[in-house]
Amino acid sequence: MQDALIRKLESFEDLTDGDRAALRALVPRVRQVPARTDLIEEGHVPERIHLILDGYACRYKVLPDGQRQIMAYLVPGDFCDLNVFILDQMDHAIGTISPCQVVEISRNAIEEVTAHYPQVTRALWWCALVDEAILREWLVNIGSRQAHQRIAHLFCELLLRLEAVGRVSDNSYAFPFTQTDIADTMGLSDVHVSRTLRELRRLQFITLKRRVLTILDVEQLKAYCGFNPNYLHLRNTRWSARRQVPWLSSSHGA
Amino acid sequence: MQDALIRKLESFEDLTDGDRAALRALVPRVRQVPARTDLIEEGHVPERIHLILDGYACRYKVLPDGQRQIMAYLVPGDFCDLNVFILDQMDHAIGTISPCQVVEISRNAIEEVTAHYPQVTRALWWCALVDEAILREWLVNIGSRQAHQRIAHLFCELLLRLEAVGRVSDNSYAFPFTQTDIADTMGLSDVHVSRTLRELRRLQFITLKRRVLTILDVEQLKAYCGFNPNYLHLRNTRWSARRQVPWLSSSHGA
DNA sequence: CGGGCGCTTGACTGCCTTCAACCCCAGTGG
DNA sequence: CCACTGGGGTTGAAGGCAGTCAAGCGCCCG
Repeated sequence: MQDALIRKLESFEDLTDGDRAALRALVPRVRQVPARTDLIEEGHVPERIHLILDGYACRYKVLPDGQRQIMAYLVPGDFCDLNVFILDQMDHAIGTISPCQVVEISRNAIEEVTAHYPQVTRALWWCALVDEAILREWLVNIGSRQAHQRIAHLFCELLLRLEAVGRVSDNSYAFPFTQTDIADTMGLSDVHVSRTLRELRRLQFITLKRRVLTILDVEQLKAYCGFNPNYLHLRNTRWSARRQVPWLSSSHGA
Repeated sequence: MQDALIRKLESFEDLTDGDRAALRALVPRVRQVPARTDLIEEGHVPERIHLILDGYACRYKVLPDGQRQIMAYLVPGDFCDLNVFILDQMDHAIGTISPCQVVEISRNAIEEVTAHYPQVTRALWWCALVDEAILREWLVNIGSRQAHQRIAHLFCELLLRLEAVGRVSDNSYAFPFTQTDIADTMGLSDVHVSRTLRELRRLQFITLKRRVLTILDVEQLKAYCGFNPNYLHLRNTRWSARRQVPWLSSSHGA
């Protein structure tokens, strides 16, 4: 259960037993945080690095007019603020969606590990780069896709990210987000999210009951929203990323 | 002219003469790239790191239906692919907007410098984190603001970023982007961009002639789109970021 | 001088928002 | 046991912001 981070890093590269032991030693005490609670506020200067062990959280900003924009979902194995070492203060807030298990890791502990385990350093850097790649894909999502595809794309992404940390079974995963959360993520109104979900259910793509999301036909849903997993840079999706190159130049065929 | 990178890094922290000399030594040969040319293609594995010395470029993806989404503007002093060290392949492309001076720096050269100049290492890391912060703000921009404010916000951001590398005079800067570029950036149609720009001109916020943008009243434009520069993490904007905290809790006043 | 690209304008359409009412259900307290 | 309450979700009607289509203009450049 606590090995979400290790599982995630191993979806990038192999770790030695020593690497794994070093990562486990990072976790001194686990803090239980209730749902709908800020872990870090905008303008704050965090002293320690926060890591989600279990539960869901999100990055968000609130505009002067009260509008909230969610910019990232944080799932088990995700860091909240690896940037602590450099930046002066948080330019956004982080809040929990569901109850979360969170650990706080001191700068020193991280520096200690990275100094002795280069594989781990690479893997942490990989985390930061994948976070950025996800951000870019979200920009594409909001900027270029319609509401239906936008939400379908989110469901596909969460499926893969949660699979990488062992939180998926039978194409189902916990989905504690409200429709208002989705709306604030996708730049839509909650009313429209409701209608869109109804449509996705009607098309037999998903079921969403009691905060559990089930994707009924993964390949069909991916095709529906044009999902290309290459931006997640997972080992087991690299081949499929290459396989998908042809459809970029599909006009050549036939 | 070639010191865009150094000027930019110094907007984050002071560099010693040694730091500056090491950075200048990084630049072996400058390549001139015409406008509207790909520097790096999606799926490619770049061997060297690309740095923009002069001109404008952008990160973008093209969806299967031909829709292009621009995810970042690269201005003098910006790196294209600091991630070379980690990721397997590019998940997006980078193309020039205007003619560009570009240098390619080998992995070894960067590793050499970062090994000996810790300040430089910090500064490069800062670059990566600011790029990510800009991406988050763009997500807010597309997700939460209307067309007018979106475009105004872009103009404000470019003003500050270009100021940091000495490319602004009298609140004017080079603006080689077409309206179609802006449209693909903002998730709008080019027709609507045209109408929006007309409105921004009518409101006396900007003039845009012969590819030169002039902001007529910076403070008014910032207020119009709710621009908060804290996400750029520039030294000389930190105070103003703190000054702006009050409007987050403006409901307390009066 | 022709051609093409970038830009503009008008008319029409449509995706999505807003407003408002209502339902369902879990938690709470009398 | 049941009334109360509030958050989350659903539905309908009306309207607006922005997209699409199409035509035309101005200008650079071969």
